Parts: sequence; C-alpha cells; structure tokens
Amino acid sequence: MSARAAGGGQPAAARLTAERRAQITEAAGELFGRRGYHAATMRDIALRVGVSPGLIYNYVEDKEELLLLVLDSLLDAYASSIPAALAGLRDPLARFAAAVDTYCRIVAERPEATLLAYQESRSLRRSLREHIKRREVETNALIADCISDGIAQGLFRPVDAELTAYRVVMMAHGWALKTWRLAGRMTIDDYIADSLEMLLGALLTPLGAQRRAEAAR
Amino acid sequence: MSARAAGGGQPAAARLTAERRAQITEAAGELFGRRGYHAATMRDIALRVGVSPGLIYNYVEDKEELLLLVLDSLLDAYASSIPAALAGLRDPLARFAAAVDTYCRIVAERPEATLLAYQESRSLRRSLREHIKRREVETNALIADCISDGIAQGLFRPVDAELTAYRVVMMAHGWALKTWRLAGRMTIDDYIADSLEMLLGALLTPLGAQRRAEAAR
Amino acid sequence: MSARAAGGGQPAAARLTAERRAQITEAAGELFGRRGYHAATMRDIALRVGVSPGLIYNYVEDKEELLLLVLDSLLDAYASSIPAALAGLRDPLARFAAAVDTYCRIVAERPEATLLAYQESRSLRRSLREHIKRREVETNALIADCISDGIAQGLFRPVDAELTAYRVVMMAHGWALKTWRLAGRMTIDDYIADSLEMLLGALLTPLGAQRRAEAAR
Amino acid sequence: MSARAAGGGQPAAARLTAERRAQITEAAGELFGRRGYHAATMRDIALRVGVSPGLIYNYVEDKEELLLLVLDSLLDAYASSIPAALAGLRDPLARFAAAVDTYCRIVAERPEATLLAYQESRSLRRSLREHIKRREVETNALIADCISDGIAQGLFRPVDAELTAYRVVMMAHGWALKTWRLAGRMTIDDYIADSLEMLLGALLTPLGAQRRAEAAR
DNA sequence: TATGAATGAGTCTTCATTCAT
DNA sequence: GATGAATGAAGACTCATTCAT
Repeated sequence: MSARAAGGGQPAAARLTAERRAQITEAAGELFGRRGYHAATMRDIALRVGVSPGLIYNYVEDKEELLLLVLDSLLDAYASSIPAALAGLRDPLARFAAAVDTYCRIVAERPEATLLAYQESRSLRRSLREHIKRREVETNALIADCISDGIAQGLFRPVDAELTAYRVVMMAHGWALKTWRLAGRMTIDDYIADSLEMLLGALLTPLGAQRRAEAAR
Repeated sequence: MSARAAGGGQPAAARLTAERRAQITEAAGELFGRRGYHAATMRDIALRVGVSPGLIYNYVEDKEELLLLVLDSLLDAYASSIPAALAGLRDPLARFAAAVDTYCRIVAERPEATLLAYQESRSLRRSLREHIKRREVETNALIADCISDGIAQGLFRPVDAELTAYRVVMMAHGWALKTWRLAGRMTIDDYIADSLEMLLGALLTPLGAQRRAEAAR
Repeated sequence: MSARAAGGGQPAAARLTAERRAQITEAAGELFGRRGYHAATMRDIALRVGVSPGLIYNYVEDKEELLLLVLDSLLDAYASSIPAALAGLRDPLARFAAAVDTYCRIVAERPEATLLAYQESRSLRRSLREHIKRREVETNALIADCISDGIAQGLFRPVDAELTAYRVVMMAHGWALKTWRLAGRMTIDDYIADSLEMLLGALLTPLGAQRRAEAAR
Repeated sequence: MSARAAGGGQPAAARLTAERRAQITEAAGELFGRRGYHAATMRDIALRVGVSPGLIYNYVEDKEELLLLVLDSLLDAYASSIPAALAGLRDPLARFAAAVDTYCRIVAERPEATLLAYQESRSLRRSLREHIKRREVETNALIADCISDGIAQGLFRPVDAELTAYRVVMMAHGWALKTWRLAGRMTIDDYIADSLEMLLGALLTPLGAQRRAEAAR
C-alpha cells in the first residue's frame, strides 16, 4: 500500500505524485476492466498513461497493489457519494432509497470494476484482501445504518440490518453481472425502481407503507 | 470442442474416455474454483488427476476448453436437475418454488463454479463463449416458463417472464458471490426462503396470494 | 536399419512385413515431402497408413529410420531404373543421354523427396547418414561409368568423370529445387534437352560431336 | 516484421537496436545453418549472443521472423555485392562473368544459409515466404539484366534471359548443395571457371566468342 | 500383431520486475 | 524522476516413444 516516491517534503511534489498515481490507477482500472487483470499487462498500462513501464514501479509496489488501488477507487466512490446523497435527508425511507439509488448508479457507471472485485480479489495477497473486505464492510454499514434507522422508527420490519444491506448490495451488483444481458431491455432507472419495490415490499411495516404512500402523493 | 481420444469405437472405450474427461473436468473445476483460472496450471490439474500433463490434451484441446467443460458441467446440473424437480408438479406456484429452490441449491453446492462463470467467461474465445451464453439462456428459459405458466393462470402479475427469470438467477448467484460473507449467518435454506418471499411478494396476484395461503395450510 | 518384426520364419510373413514397411515408408515419404520432416508427426503417418502409431515401431526403430527408409527408396529408384535404361545400349553417347534422362525424370517424379535429402540429411545420426552417402556415391558411379566409357572411346574429353557426374546430378537436382519456379515455363523434357545440350557442349570431343551429329540424322 | 524495441527515437538508440538485431540474426544464422532451423533452440541462440532468451523477442516477433531475417541477410549480400561488382564494367561479357562470379562466391561463403533457404522456406508463414520469393526474383533480375544486355549487343544467343538466370543460380547453388562432396576436390575458383565455361559455351554467339577470345589475350 | 492411452522431456513464448543510465 | 533494455522464471502445449492389454 506504500509507494516509493510517495510524498517527499514539498506538498507540490506530493500533489504531483498523487496525480500520477491517479492516472496510473485510472488506466489500470480501464484495462483491467476491459481485458481482465491477467490479460492486461503492465506494459499496456504504461503505454496508456504515456509512460515507461519502469515508472509505474515508482508509484506502486506491485501489479497486485495496482489492482488494490483500482478496487479501492471504487470503494472511494461509495464512501464519498453515499454520504453526500444522504446529507440533507432526515426521513429513513428517503435515506434508504437514496442509498440504494446511489449505490446502484455507481455500480452502473463502472460495472467492470464491480466485476473485477469478484474476479480478482483472489489474486490479492491476504493483507490487501483484508483491506478491501474491511472497506466493503464499511460501505455496507452506510446502508445498514439507514435500515436500522427505519427499524428504529417503526417503518421497517425488525430484520437483520446488516444482512439486508447485503441483499441490497447483491441486487446492485446484479446489474453489473448481467449488464450485457439486461442493458438492452431495461434502463438502470427501471432496475433501481424495480429493485426498490421488491426491497420495500419485503421491508416496510404497515406504518412504513402508509408513510411511503403519503410521500408519493 | 473435440479431443483426440474422444469416443473411440467400442462403447467400453467411450465410457472410459468419458470417465477420464469427467475426472479431468472435476479436477479443473476444483482448481479453477480455488485458485482462479489463470493461477491454476495444467500441471497442477494433471497432478491432481494423477496423470501426466500431456494426457490432458488427449481429452481437451486447450486450457480454454477445459474451462468450457467446467462451466458446462454447471449448466448440465441446471439442465438436468430443474426439469427433474419440476417433474411431478402441476401447480405453477409449486413449480416456480421448486425451480428457484433447485437453482439456488445448485449454486450453493458449487459456488466457485458460479463465480468462475463471471470471472473467466472473458477468457473464452468467442465461439466457446457463445456456447455458454446459449446454454445460460436455455437454463433461464426453464425458470421463465414457470413464470409464464403462473401468469397464464392468473397467479402471477403480467410481468416480463424472461426479465423476471433473470432476477431469480441474480438472486441465486448472489449467494455464490457473497458466500464467504453470508455463510456463517444464514443457511442456504434461509436464503432460499427469504428470496422466494421477496420474489413472490413482487409477483403474486391476489388470487395467487390466496392460492399460496391455501397451499400453506 | 533393422526392424523388430522383420522376417520371422515364414516367407509369407516376411512378405507381409515388407509390404507393411513399404506402406509406411510411402506414407512417410508423402508427408515428409509435403510438410517437412519435423512437421510431419508419427501420428499423421500412422493415420495415413490406417494404423496405430505404436505399430510403426514394430517396423521401424525410429522416426529417423523412417526418414532413412524414405531417402533410401529414392536411391532405390535410381539404382534400379538407371541400369534398366542402359540395358540395351552400347553407344556411350546414348548411354550417357539415357542416364541423364532417367536421373532427371526420377527427380521430377518426386521432387520433394530430392529436397528432403538436402533438408533433413542432417537429422540423421551419423551412421544412417553414412549409409545414404554411400548409396549416393553408388548412384553417382552409374553416371560416372558412362562418362568414363565415353572418354575411353574418345568421344568425351578427358575430364574427371566423377566430378562431371556430380555436375549432372546437380543439374538434375536443380529441377527439384526450382520446380515451383520453373514448372510453369518449361517442361521437364525441355529441361532435360537443355541440360544435355550444355553438358555435351562441354564434354564432347570433335569425334564425339561428329558421332552425335550422325546419330541425330 | 517489426519488434518492440525497434528503432526508438534517438538515432543512437536506433543504431544499438540495429546492432543487437544483427548480432541475433548472425547467431541464428550460424545455429540454423549448423543444426537446422528446428533443432536450433531460441535458448541456444540467446546463449550464443550472450543474452537472455526473453530479449530476443524484443527484436524479433517470432522464431519464424528470425529465420526470415537470416534468409534476408543472404539476399542482402546479393543485392549489395552484385551491383558493386558490376559498377565499373561496361562490357556485357565482363558484367555477366562478374555477376556469376559474385553470386557463386556469396553462396560459397555461407553455404549453410543457401541450404537453409531450401530447407526451411516452408516453415515460414505465407506472408514471409512471399517476401523472400519477391527478393529472390529481384536478385535474379540482376543476372537476367546482364544476359539481356549481352543479347542486345549480339554477344549472347537470344535465349530467355530469366530462365537462363535461373540456370546460373542453380549452378551456384549446386556448390552449396554439394560442398561437402566437392570441397576437397575442387576450389570454388575452379567451380566458377568451369561453370562459366559451360554457361558461355551454351550462350555465346560467334561474335560473342570472338570478343571473348580477344578479351582473354 | 496391433492398439492407443499414457508419458514427460523439451520448446517457444510471455511478462512482471529490475537497474544502469 | 524517468527510461526501456534486459532478465529469467514459469506456463501452455507438442510429440516421439512406450507398454499393458
């Protein structure tokens, strides 16, 4: 997770370093997504960044670490976008809906990255894999919290919040997995609406249902 | 898709050939599942079968074809088990439930194989990939048919049967994808029951719901 | 040069053995000629004979020996056809012409075999290579003798007969080497006539030339 | 026909690249010539250059391309040496003799390379093979032109120049093919003189013969 | 005699990674 | 920081050859 050239003394240099690393990560994400982790070569990635293969190793220890960076960048998206989407919202129903919506849209934006997580997590050494898992759990908690709130307010049935959050995640990932099959027949908006319908159908208490009906008016 | 030693003249020889191929496929499935397609070497597979590396190429043209065989064996399971499970059943509700149940259990039995399909389909040449896709669609149709029946009898709402079948498949695959996370907290039976609940909650007409309640008595 | 199954007790069996070996040699010649010694596999050869790969090893020790057999079969052709062509002829000029003609036609009949000799002699172990060389020299002698006769009778200039025989052989082989280039523009008959013209132009004494002119009448 | 490291940006780098490639080609030529294309391994070649096997693939795409490079280098020798030899000469007779002489000497310098062309052209993919053929034809034209000149000036009989050029080439190649047999008995000078004698004997018009006699004085 | 499944050494080739410049 | 030539370990695959049946 470290990098040789990482942040020396000057903040300017540190920023440049971060930029380079971001460039590399993006290129890697693109190529890993398109060709798969194994098929994408370091040389390809360097070429795409417009840099020599050797340089990548100034910013990354390993091809594995590059994979980590890519997966991390996806988790970053969740970690920043979901809280942002929830920011103004008080109502647990609205919060839950927003969380689901945001999660699904992030998946839909980079379906290959989501796939990559399933495909190649195994390729990571244990330590890196643990890191990813930890962050996934954190992301999950963002959703689980919305559910817990709903339960606390009597809008959701008293389900296992964490488990239900996994349900949400699975549904969202379902889009990535079957994108090639679904993309023609259904928009991501349809998919989200539909998924939410199912989830709420299973979750809402009568009170919750009533509240929802009012909100829809 | 053929191989040198494939089905000689005598049926006895053919059987032996089929057995060997099955052995190899199984070993490959195991190793691909455990280490990933790229990380598993032909040598490893041969070793596990207790055979020399060269021999594998008497039964398989390619490492790729071996992957195909593994993926195919999973699809075989669907193609044979689901119809078997539906065999005695008339009631669309029961049929649907049986299909979902069977599908999920097959996934749960070999979750790595399901993962493999997502992971490495890309590694297949187009022709083989098409083969897999075709068979996936066939499998899907088994479920879609149950749904269509239910719709025809007024038990299910008039949804797009095919799309809904994908929903089912995604849910089932969800178990495979998150096994490592769910397995401790939830049995596959719980998962199936829960999934069915959600699906039926979204699908059943009032008539269907009533019928279901009666059946549950 | 030996073979395991070679000539047991019964002459009938021996004949069958010889036939099999001839079949195998022919198939090998065909395939070596078409694809090259290395590219042609024992399996291919067996397939073409309609026999299992293992069987070949009852008649031949080695792939190398098979090559030897093929090369030998070409030398057999020279060894039997040239003497046959010379049989009735007394006149050294006619004998020389017949030898050249026959040699060239054998080359033209199986140009790939001639090429093979150049291509793959190197692949033979020393002992087998020596065998081939010895037989080549014998063949050469058939031509050299004609030349010596001509010299003895004052028809040819007193050249080095053996060396001149090589010249003849080279010219004949030239057809095999460049067959793909010449075949369209020139028949083998033209080639022979032309070659003979050159050779005789260089060889004939005035007496020889006169004798030739008379014979042409 | 390209290679990764081929001609970088700076001319200095380009020169180094060209040198490396030349080294590799030379080593390959040597080993292909000695052991044959198939028997010579990439590892052997690398070893001989004093380099790791992987490096070769920075300069060459394929073992096949390496063969092409070797064959090409022989054709380069013709393409540069023959015109150089003809440079100062006006007289068609002298030009023809010089062309034949040069061609033969190039063959004699690297007989294995000439053999290689016959042996392994087949191993080349069609596109590379075409390339070689094209260059062979060009080389041939160098000789054919001399012949045409001679005809135009009435020194040679009106033969088919191209065909006759093939004759010359065959004769020259004859030396390579039979080196092992002829080398002890005859020098290349003898061989050339002798060959020229035969060729001119067949080609010269009376005028040409007279001119030749004058020149010899 | 004949089979053909099985062997296993050996090949080409790829590619992450290093390091002198 | 940046380059890119060089490394070398490793993998898929082939095929002559063997041997139990």
